[in-house]
Amino acid sequence: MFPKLDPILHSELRLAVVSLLAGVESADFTYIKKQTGATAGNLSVQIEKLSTAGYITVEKGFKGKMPCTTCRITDAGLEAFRQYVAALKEYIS
Amino acid sequence: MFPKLDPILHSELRLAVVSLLAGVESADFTYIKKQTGATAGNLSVQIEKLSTAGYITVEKGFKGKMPCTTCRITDAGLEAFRQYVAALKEYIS
DNA sequence: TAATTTGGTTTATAATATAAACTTATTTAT
DNA sequence: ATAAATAAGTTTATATTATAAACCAAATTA
Repeated sequence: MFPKLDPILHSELRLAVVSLLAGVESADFTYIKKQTGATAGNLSVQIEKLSTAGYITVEKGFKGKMPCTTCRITDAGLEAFRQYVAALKEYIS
Repeated sequence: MFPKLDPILHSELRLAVVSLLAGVESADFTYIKKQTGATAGNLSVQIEKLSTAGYITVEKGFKGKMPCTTCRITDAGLEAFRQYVAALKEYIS
């Protein structure tokens, strides 16, 4: 009746990050930070978790001389997000 | 952009309980336990939290000689649920 | 060259979720 | 009548999480 909710996605900040990444080709750390209003520390930890789960890829490079971390959602991440949304609908409808 | 999600409701089991109660006049502990598949301990704790938050009322009585705990959603609980669902939609749409 | 800002990471702490253990009373079996 | 099993929970302990605070290195500005 109430399907299990993926604990990786059932987190306010991680859900926001994945939701954001689902709509764009890629986004860098600073942009995600601004859009979500998260602190850098929290965001760093949650991005690491999403990456470990295989839901996003993280690429460290430079924009000019400044370090720049670029995130992208993976196919697995998109699929997990899709399933999470479907499961959630059982709860809220 | 990403509204804050009510932490009382952003919990798998509490959300299931409130979702269930939103659709019925009342439900007792045992019934909720069966429908959600939760352990009694976990359910007891989460029901207490929902009650403390004013989202549900808890009435202890007897059904025959057996103790029976009956739960009901409050107006505040319904409103919080409604708002939570609205906020969530910003994340998943 | 000193102070500040940028772009993060690591570490510590507080809150949460969850299950395991326990309690009290009832019902069923012997 | 008494022992064992079940019902209906609660309390307590533990493991996981979320979050912020502290930190670091490099670049920019004063």
